[in-house]
Amino acid sequence: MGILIWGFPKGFEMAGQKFQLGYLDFQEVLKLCSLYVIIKENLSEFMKTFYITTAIDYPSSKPHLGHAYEKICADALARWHRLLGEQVFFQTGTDEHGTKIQRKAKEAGKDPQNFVDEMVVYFEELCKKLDISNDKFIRTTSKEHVKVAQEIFKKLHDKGDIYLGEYSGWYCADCETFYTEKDLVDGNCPTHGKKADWIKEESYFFKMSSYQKQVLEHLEKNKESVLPSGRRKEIVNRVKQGLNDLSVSRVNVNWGVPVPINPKHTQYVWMDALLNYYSGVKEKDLEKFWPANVHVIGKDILWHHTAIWYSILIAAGIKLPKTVFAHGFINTEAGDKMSKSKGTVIDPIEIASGYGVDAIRYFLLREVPFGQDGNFSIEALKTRINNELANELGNLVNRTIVMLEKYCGGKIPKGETDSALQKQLKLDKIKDRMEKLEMHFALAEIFAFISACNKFINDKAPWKLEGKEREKVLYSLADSIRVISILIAPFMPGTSKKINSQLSIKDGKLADCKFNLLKSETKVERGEILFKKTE
RNA sequence: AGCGGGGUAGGGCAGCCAGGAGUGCCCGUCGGGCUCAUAACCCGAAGGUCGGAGGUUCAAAUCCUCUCCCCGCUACCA
Repeated sequence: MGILIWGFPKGFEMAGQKFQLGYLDFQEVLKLCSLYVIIKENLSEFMKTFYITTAIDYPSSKPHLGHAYEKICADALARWHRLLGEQVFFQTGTDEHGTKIQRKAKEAGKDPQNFVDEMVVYFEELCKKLDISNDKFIRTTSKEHVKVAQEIFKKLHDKGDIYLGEYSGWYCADCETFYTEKDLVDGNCPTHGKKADWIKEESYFFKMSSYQKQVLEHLEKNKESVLPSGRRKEIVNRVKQGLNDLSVSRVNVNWGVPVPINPKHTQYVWMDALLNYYSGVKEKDLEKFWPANVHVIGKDILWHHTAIWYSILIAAGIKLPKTVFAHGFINTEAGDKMSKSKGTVIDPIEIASGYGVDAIRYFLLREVPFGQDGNFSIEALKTRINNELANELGNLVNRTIVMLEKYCGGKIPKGETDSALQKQLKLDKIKDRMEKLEMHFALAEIFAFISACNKFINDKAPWKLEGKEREKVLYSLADSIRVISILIAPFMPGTSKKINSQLSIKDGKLADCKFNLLKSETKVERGEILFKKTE
């Protein structure tokens, strides 16, 4: 019995298996069947999409460490999912409308568009500097976004979910801004010190109150809708207290998306900004990415990303994102909020230039449990660089490469990776941690393996060994470093590349985190030291 | 006031949701080993009444109640 293979005159090769033209014997049919399974599995991985976003930044002033942190976290997740072989779309960007921008531009003597055009450069620069692998940088002033924002506004209006009403509040004519009662200082405008007026103006309202039940239901039913879990409980409690209708347009703000049905109004910034997640993939070939898998946001804007965003989406008949992840804040060494007036604001660009991009990425991802607040200090950063990056990881790579050069002529020897060492890599745990978005733990687990490798060297003392015994130890190490390089790639992409180039290998996928895949005879070349110590 | 987070060795943390000998990590201190390596690496030791008081339990850092400190948030502002 056999199967005739058509269309491959010279036979073909797949996944390392060779098939000749002609009839296949039973063995070969079995091989083909197993290949089919492999292809099918990989295909489903390949078809899997993963859409991740950061919140879009408000470019009223230059980016600080908090902006950097959010992008780094989202980037690591995006890279991890690419490593899994999924189709990833990663979006970040800027939220460029609103009174504050309008005012800042006026102060700078610029028109708002020029002002944001200049400011946005800093944010794009930040992405580059930090090795952020975003597929798109969206700007809410882009035509594409404005179009979608208006479409949704109109859709909700036509449906009857947006109605014309009256908005009232404390208004300062000089600022052309509304203030809440607590913003006022003795009833005066905080910036001008002049008396604020209680005025009423026309405004469109979104019937958010109608969606309370559905929003609540979604939050309660879907355990992963908001993470970490504590945040979900928090938001459930708040939603239970009730949703009010939301003012979604302003007549006194002209720097915004014009309300399509009434150009006297502009859309309220959140009615504009939130829609970026959807508008970003509202073009051909990208629509498959909706709904988003994760919105990575700061804990301060969780309300907007659940109550408001969910209501809008439900009203518009659009699927809800799977997870909104609220990360914490980076505070000062003393645990206080960074503040401009106290001069405690950290410039991420400066830190990255001074200590290295991967060092700052590693520090933030490892030091701060994802979802909680964390403290930043140069001291703590240095400690981690010197100990974990230089001594443990950098030195492991260095001592291994040096031994390969010294004892094996700069080539990977033949051998098999020590089975006891293999067991020290807890790949399932790492995967599990990443799945749960516990990146700090995933990193700890990866570094536990790095430690195991260092211990392995001490225990085996390859400098005392000879011949095959020594080769086996060195092969084990090189092979392990190859795996380590893959695993750290999402967190420290630059370092991973450096290691790979020393081993003369290509970037791997997570599927390559198996042992004994390193080919012997591969040339090994000592490169620059991965992490220099800082005093 | 309400809601939330935190109080664990000299310092910094994890562990708590799904209870099981104070279990772990980093820095620091002390002692030892190694010499391939970025004066790196490995092993060991000292050091804690897990903020306090009750309770549930065979068993509590972990669950419940009360209490004392510290820090945020209170939205329709960006």
